[in-house]
Amino acid sequence: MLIGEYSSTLDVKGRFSFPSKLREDLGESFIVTKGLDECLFVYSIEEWKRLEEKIKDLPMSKARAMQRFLFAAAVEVQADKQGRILLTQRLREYAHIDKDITVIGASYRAEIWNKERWEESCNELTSDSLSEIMDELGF
Amino acid sequence: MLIGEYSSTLDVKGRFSFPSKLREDLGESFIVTKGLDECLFVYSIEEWKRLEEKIKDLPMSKARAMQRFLFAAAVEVQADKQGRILLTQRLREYAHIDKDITVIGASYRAEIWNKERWEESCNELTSDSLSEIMDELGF
DNA sequence: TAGTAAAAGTGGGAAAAAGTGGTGAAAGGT
DNA sequence: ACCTTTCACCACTTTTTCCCACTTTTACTA
Repeated sequence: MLIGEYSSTLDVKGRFSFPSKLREDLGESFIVTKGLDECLFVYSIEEWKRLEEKIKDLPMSKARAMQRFLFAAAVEVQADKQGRILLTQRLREYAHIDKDITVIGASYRAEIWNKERWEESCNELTSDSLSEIMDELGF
Repeated sequence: MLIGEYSSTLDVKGRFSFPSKLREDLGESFIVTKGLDECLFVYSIEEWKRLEEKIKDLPMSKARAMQRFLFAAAVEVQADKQGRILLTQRLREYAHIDKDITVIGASYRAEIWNKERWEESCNELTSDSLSEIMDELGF
């Protein structure tokens, strides 16, 4: 289970240290691809395979678009001995990643965000909508 | 069943002793996350798993932001041999926790409060509104 | 009600883990 | 072959975690 919020910054070489708590769960190497809301999605290899299967079962018309979006952008990355990863320029651009980064756990996947964009997206959540959903969940 | 009200204070390292009565019920390690009214919610692992399942099943389109908020805010903590826990700076800021703390049991979860805020929030409860709710319950 | 033992709480230090900068080797292009 | 770019690893610093020893509180008994 991937949970938590972590900050990091790109170093001069474009690397950043990927949170060790998340690495524990994701494994030695993992898949990074374009996500919704201009962040990056990160999946463990096992979870990625599960996703592949699900997409296969979609009707062809929908599956095609999804396959192109997710698969074309996907990259397998492996952290170095110090726990850092290096993203392709394409992925960095997509997620507006230039300096400050927030990585979050989101249940079965992790997400990589431009820090400012993450904070904005958090602030958009009103406490009304929060308490509404929490009621629904019996939180 | 989590009940009772307990006080504690942060030490210089940002730790505080978590009430042993509550620890008995919550287990070895437990989940702390952002709650409503700017306090922190604490769940046992079992209780959290139950919530996790519910959150996962929320429709993706509506609840993406919510899922992110809830999972990103969650942290698994484990008390040290002395029964103390250490919260991330992020969680402490969210709950305005700087020195004096109140921890309360609230049935299936516990809550961590800034002491002053807890007391204020208690005083805000009028006996009118309480009796109204009790009527509703048929109490 | 005071004494005693056990449990809980507090402060601090030492070890381990994680994070950071930098250097050198390998690969790929010119 | 040489230069540039990419990548992996080493060494140092910082942060986090863990545990020991002491103090305080609580509970029980005489």
